[in-house]
Amino acid sequence: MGKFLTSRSEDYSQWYNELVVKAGLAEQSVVRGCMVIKPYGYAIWEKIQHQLDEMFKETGHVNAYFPLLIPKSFFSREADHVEGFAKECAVVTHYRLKNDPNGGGVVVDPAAKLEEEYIIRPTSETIIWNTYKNWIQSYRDLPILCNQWANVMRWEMRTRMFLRTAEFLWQEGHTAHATKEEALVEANKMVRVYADFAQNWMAVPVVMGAKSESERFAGALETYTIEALMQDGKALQAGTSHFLGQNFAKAFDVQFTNREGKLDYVWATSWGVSTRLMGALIMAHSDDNGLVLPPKLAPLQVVIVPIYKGAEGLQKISAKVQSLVEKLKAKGISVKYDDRDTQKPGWKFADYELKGVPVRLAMGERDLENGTIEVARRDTLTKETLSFEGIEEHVEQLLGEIQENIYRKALNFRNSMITKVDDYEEFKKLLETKGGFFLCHWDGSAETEEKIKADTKATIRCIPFDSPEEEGKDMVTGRPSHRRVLVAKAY
RNA sequence: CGAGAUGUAGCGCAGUUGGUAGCGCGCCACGUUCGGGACGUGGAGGCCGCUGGUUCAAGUCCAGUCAUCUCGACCA
Repeated sequence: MGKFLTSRSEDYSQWYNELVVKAGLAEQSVVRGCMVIKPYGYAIWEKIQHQLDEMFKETGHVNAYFPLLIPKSFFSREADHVEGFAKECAVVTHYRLKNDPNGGGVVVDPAAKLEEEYIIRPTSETIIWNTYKNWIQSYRDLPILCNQWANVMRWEMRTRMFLRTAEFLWQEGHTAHATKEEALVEANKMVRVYADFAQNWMAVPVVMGAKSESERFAGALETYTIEALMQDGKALQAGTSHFLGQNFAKAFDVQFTNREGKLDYVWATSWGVSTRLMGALIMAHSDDNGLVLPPKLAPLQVVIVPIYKGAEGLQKISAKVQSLVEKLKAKGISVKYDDRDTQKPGWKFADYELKGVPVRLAMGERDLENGTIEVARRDTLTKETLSFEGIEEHVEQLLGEIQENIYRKALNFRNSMITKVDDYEEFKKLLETKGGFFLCHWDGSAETEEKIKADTKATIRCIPFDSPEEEGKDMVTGRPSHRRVLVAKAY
């Protein structure tokens, strides 16, 4: 089998970049820090979008859209929020261009300077809360459960396709509630929706938990996260859900009359996942032959490749294959019969492997004679020749099996990369030699967290929801701890 | 913004002490091929990042400038 990619073990970053480009997912744009998501990459994103949308609607949410530009003054309202976001933003200062009096091009018209600058949204809390203020007067107006699919921009210093780009696509849910309890339930519910999606659709196992105070979202009282582990042993924060308390309501003066007839500030949550999920999908499953897509999210689940000599040969195969295409489509399976005569079978095999198509069927003259078809699965790279009759049943079942197998494989890997450690020196050593997730005792102080980060670049990814009560000693300070937290180097 | 590196064909790169602009992949045509990225022959494709300087002569030397990448600070 030919290798067209750098090996994962040689240089993980280079392998990742090559894969993204060669699989036709995305490429670097001429615009600094931005990428072009190509049709194949976007098709996967659409599948992700579609499924998440279903799940949001099942949990009572509706979609809306808010402006891209946010008045600068909005960012001064919430002190913590401005601390976290005001810095690396793109700013709109003018509204008109004019022809350059000295040359052929255009220049910014200095006369068109804006009175108040606009910020290109790095996230929409501020504009949304400014709007919600007008929507909410009474407890009868609550809850508000809106989601927005949008692009946002953060002027990141260093970028990586899908994982960190200056502009990225995401969804952001913003909810308003009458009580603290209800908001907490919402924030909890949504992180579980994300975990459900990651595991059952993306086939990526995740650890759910709460962020430590210093890792929290700017302006949040509580941040819940799902943390996935990539094949190079680094963690990836794949989704977050925030309990915002009354911070934004107070900053934007969103008050309502409650059941008792008293004025109160509303309780808020926000939650989001981004095109970073694509990065997670790529880095969780792919091998040296390319992408491996879970069938549930593969834009193309089955490809059929004819192997033939001459036009009559192709015609005979096409006639036979046509019925199979219909049967698979009738089962709701997305299938493509690739009868292009511009590429050879070997080339197509390699290309569909690179693109991660879960099942490949190959039909040649030999199969025509024997009444068989070759079935190859992407996850194991194995193939077998089976009877053509009833093959659609087998394919349908195989897709389910591949979905499960990919998850099981990722889960086994992830579990093998969780290490319980109690000694700081041992932790530092294993972090370098093995990597992955570490379960450690932590005294809960920001100083200890900071020291770990400064010493090793590893951070506390979360305090897992399912971490059992357990007495122990902080591995750095020796002070008492009541449960273990998840520590790792992260993207 | 600190430290380092790189800009030459669509992509990846070579180009020595200055002397006719090169290689691999890809692309186009024709032929043989077609069960794992085929092979042969021919062909197209260049402001050598940009500006200035030295020189008979600059991809090469000098100065400036712009851009990109890697490592920090920042991060879904």
